[in-house]
Amino acid sequence: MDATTTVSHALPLLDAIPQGGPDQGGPEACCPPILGGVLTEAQAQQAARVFKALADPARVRILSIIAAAEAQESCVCDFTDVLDLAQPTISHHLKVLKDAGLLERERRGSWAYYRLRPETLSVLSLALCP
Amino acid sequence: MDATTTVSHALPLLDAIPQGGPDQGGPEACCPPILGGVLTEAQAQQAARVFKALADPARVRILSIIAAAEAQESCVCDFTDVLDLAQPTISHHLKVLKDAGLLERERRGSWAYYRLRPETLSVLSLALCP
DNA sequence: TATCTGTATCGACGTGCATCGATATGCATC
DNA sequence: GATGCATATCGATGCACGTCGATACAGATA
Repeated sequence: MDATTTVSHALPLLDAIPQGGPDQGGPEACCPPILGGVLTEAQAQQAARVFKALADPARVRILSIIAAAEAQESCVCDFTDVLDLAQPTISHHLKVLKDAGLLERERRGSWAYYRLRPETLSVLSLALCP
Repeated sequence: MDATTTVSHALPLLDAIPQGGPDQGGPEACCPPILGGVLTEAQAQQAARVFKALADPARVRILSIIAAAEAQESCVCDFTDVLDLAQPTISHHLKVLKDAGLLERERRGSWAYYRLRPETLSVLSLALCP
């Protein structure tokens, strides 16, 4: 909803965290964000928002299911079998993951296919590198 | 509480996630866990437990404060100034982080010093590597 | 247009969690 | 032992969130 910066394709974490200012520059710099300096309240809030999306077993499994799919994508019906949750609940979890920038959605016909967003996962991964 | 395996120094995530079975073996293997296969319910629960510990702005800031400290450790009083939360609340957050395996505690006199546990952070970081 | 299927939204319910004041514990000093 | 300080635990409160049934929406087919 809020376009704080000009970049950030619905990737709040990217501008939430000081992950590579002009003083960084290294292409393979491994340890930018959370452990790279005291975060402000706002930065911590946006980082926590992404982690909150991961803070549910169903959502973690959803990510693993997509990653394990050979086409790197899954439709909603693929989750209902494994997760034994009601369809509205799964749809809710998918929305949470999408809003956090962890998933992207593509409609093909009546089906909705979800894919991982590797950029967000990379940022998160780097954010925790000690 | 539950000693599921014989290893795991209070690091639930380590045995929560299939992060390097005998078929892995690479010393710099980058992408083992969450995105390396469909997680079971139990694995997802333990992974989500660690992410839940990170799903609060105050706790994220606590980690960043410790990481930014020159001695790589901070006592409780260091947080009370920055976070403007009551002391019991901060103590609660520290307990959550410690129980998740993200922090370790050492008492020196009347003070309690908290340090990061890089092992857990590494496992988490690798767990998200796409 | 009517109908069917897959997916998303709505509204409500119950649980979990962040927060804080009051209080307890641990440690040092007197 | 008594006092003082730093930290941890307890109990209560208010809000956020996971869950699901009912329902709405979107796309395909006839």
